[in-house]
Amino acid sequence: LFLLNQVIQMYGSCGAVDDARKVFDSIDTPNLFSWNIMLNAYTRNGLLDQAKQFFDINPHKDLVAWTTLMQAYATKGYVQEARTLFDNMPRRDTASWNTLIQLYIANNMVEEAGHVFRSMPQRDVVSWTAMLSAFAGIGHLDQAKELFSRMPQRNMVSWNAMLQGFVENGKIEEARELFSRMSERCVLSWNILIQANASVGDLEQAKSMFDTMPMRDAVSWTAMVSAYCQAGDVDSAKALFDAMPEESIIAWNAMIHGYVKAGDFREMRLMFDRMPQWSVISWNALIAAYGQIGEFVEANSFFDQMPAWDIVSWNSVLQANAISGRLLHAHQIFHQMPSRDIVSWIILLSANSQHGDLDRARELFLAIPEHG
RNA sequence: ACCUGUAAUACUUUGG
Repeated sequence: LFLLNQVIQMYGSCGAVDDARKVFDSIDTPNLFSWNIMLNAYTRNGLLDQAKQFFDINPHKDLVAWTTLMQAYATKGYVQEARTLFDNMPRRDTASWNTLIQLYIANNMVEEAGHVFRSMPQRDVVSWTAMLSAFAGIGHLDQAKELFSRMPQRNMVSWNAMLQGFVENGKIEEARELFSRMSERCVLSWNILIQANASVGDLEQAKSMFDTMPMRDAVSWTAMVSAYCQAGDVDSAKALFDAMPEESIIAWNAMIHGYVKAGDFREMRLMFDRMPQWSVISWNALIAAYGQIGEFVEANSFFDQMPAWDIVSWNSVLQANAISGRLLHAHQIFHQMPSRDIVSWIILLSANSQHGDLDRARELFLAIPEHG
């Protein structure tokens, strides 16, 4: 049964939910773990409805199952539903409370998260670290630092979170200093520092860390490839890309963007056509590339060809048309979009003001929703 | 003792 549970978990983590379910169904008497692992297979793959149904037929419904389902709602932005689940849980442990904190953090309600943090019965290293990164994430680095120094215990994740906090607030020196004070480091710590050096254009330092780090994973490789691309050195990027031990779709996407930045659309297209598979990001990059140079026909055509869209795909095709002055079509796209975010509004707004329709621009400005 | 839930890193869109 252990082994079968592991198999379910394996299928679930590679997205093969149906196979996971087949294995689950083949078990005569699934245990608590089987139920929870299967539930997790649904939630990790974003299948909220199936997760909910599966939860409902679960005879155990233990603490872990409740928390797993709650987390699924949290990641999808269903704050109220997640909160209701939390309130209805028969029992709660620190992990459930931490999930509640994370619910608010993930939905831009850091204040509320802080309130939960202060009022929860027990705080562990996860609670502290979650709050630390939340504060860093909204630019409150002082509070993040204070939490880091006040927390009763720190583990590797806490150190990495603090490192990342410095990096995303542009405090590279402080990140380097903290890194040098770490008594032990993991791949992630190194990866964060590669990214830190790349973000200030210090490619030499980034590469030297990449070369000397004790162990590299896929993120190390793609971070370095992407660093070269962002610096415009697409040849070094390609050399590193070709040397990668395993291929990664993220590295492919980075290379596509690298060629676009370098203005080499021919190589970009070769890359795109040669990719073993495409993610939504690959398509988005392509649309944005053609939009940038005013080739809205190409952009529109790729948009129509892609199998699934996210908000960025819509914004990219919107931008492609807006930037070419096709205001009418841009408005059509804007209204067709399944949802709009602040980026969509800004694209349409600036298109209207740049092409002289100031009244329209003012109307749009006034129509922007206050939140979200 | 060993299988499940919560915190940390890489790729795409606008402005800053």
